[in-house]
Amino acid sequence: MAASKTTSTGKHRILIVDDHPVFRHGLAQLINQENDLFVCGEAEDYQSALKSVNDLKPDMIIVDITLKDTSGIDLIKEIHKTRRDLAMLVISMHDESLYAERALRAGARGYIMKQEASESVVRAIREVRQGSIYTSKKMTDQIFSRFIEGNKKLAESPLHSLTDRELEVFQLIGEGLGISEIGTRLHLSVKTIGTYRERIKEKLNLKTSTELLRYAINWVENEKLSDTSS
Amino acid sequence: MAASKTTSTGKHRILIVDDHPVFRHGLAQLINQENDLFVCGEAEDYQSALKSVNDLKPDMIIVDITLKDTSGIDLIKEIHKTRRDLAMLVISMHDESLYAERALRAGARGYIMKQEASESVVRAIREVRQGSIYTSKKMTDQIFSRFIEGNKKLAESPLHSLTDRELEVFQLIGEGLGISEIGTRLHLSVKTIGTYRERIKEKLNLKTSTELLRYAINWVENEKLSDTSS
DNA sequence: CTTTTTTGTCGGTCATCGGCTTACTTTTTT
DNA sequence: AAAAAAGTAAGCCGATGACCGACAAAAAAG
Repeated sequence: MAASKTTSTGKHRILIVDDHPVFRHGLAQLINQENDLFVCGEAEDYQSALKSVNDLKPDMIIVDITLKDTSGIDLIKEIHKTRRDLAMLVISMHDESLYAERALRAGARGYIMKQEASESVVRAIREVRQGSIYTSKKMTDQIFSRFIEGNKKLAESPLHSLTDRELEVFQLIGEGLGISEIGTRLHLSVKTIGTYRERIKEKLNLKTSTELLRYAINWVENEKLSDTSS
Repeated sequence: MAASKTTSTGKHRILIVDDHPVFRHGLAQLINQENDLFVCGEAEDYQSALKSVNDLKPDMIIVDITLKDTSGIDLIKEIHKTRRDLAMLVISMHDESLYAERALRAGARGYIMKQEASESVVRAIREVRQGSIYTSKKMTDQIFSRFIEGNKKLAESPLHSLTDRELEVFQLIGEGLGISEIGTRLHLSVKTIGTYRERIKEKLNLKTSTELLRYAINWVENEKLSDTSS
């Protein structure tokens, strides 16, 4: 066995954290069908998840990012503090473009959507199990191109690449201001703001302005405190 | 598994419509475990769902309200036109208060959330099978009290005032789709989407489209939380 | 079983915006 | 001093936004 932690059965022990019982059941079924994987437990909220991690000592944990009480991201962060080696795979119904990066930064090693076929889910589990990072092709490309563009580390927020003005505009966009309002606010031409927006889009690898708006709004809502600019 | 032919086993034939393979698997498993129920087919989008209804002639259909392409509500409406007798149960991850009523009006006979325990799901299936209407206690109470009081102004989220179509558009806006993309998705003219957006803006008391976009994006982010305004 | 209201569906117009490109000053960096 | 990056802005053209009206079908009211 090339596995890290050998259990009595020799199987890879997996803990499922998701607040949808039927989904948990389906996932467990899927996993237990494999002869080297084994679901050692299930949890449906933050607290019981932490407890299960301690009690059951799983080799891997699969977690949904939208739990009942807290965000799965918080759970991942918390677990990552103490168990930096524990492999975590996020399985979510949300569009990855907004959450995958955060999940990875929080400590997860993979992100897959619930829409994916069962086989893909199993493949993701295996990838993560072996220490690889798993994300969809789209996400992978996005992250790579950003990585190549500069000497930025994955751990850094992409916002670090923005210039002062760009960041300023980014924040105002996130506050919901229209482009002309921003122009007025900063005493700049509308065209200038347009240029900044274009550059921001390029730096963050976002295709459309709406995507940028989503990204910005999201950032303003959640990460203002933790995700600093330089 | 078993070939889905006309099983004259006398079991209740159920069609599952959901765009999450793993969830479908779990639900099917759950249903087939019962000795009087039987999953005769699965579908993951509007078109194949309609096709399956015609081909497989199920006795009941369980449908998620958020499919890939269209809203499950539309699907229910469509099926209800031709098969008024077909029992339909909605199983959704969304907050029922916003969707349950719409689903029932559209022709469904039950609404249950994915958060519910497996046993509850089975119970709901049986209820609906026997001709009863199934909703959670909370929903039932809400509907009753509204029925008794006559008026329907009960500290509702302003989103309740949106029509089905409007809500659909609202959600897609919140997912970051552009107005033409929405048009394509719903097979409607761009102008129609524009009209809906205007009406939504009016109902939610929003002045600009950017405000609406912001509102919608934020709402989509916290699907399960209740919102308040005005 | 009509009448009225709501919902769903489009079209037109005009000003603005979005996406893409080019360009010219200041600062920084090298 | 030369080169690179940052700040500023204009032009073009197709797409979008805002506001208008319109009409058939469905639902509610009477």
